[in-house]
Amino acid sequence: MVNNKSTQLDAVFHALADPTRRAIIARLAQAPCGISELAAPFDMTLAAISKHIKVLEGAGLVVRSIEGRNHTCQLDTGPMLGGMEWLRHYENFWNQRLDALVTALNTDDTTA
Amino acid sequence: MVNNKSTQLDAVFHALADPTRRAIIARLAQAPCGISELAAPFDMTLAAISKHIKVLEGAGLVVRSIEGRNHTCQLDTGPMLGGMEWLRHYENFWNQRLDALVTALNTDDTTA
DNA sequence: TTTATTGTCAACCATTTGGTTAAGTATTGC
DNA sequence: GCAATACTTAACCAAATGGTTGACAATAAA
Repeated sequence: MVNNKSTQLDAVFHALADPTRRAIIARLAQAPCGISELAAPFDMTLAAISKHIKVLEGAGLVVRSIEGRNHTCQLDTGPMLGGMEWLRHYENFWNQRLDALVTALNTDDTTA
Repeated sequence: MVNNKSTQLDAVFHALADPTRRAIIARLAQAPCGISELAAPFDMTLAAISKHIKVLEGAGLVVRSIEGRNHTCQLDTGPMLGGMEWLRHYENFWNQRLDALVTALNTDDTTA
């Protein structure tokens, strides 16, 4: 059962280890969005974005709802809308605090 | 300059996306440690652990100090010993909060 | 000086990743 | 019915990952 948690963490961190996917998350943090609209900013095929979204789905970070031919992605589903703000907090946390951490460690590294 | 931050984030998340490396971090959070001692719990060659440690070093999460033939790894360097506790906080954060998030999203997924 | 210990490095291997193109599936609109 | 729209899927590809083995380097101990 530790294994279960572990593999989910693997999936989450792996999902976050790609700048395109982090950008998708950042985009979805503002509002739910269709696939094509999500893909628009990227110099990449729709198929590639489709794959990225599946990775995010696999990690549980993105949920898809299908209406007709339109797939809408959001960072969580209806019953958990409150969690979205929470995720944005983490996104800030990751981008700012972690960056500060890494910078500090690197600076320290040059000092040694 | 966003790119710089981005690639460092890539490195950090990628480093964390492997259970062996997370275990190494958890181990180092308790105390600095030599490579062999670090490798002991794992059913893996020393060379493999050596590679993992280099990944952690590349992400700035682990710093190595060499004394004779012994390489000692720690989660940060001397001038930043205070940061170690900080890192452990993040480790707890990641393992518990993120796991809760993922679990919640997955539960929600089955509900939809 | 010889031997054991600590660890790296290089070469190799199978698998995964991240991208492409091309074709296919639904749905929508004319 | 036919064409456009919104996506997925499959097949492929180069590069990265995560592991192995085996040879090497450097230090410590005998």
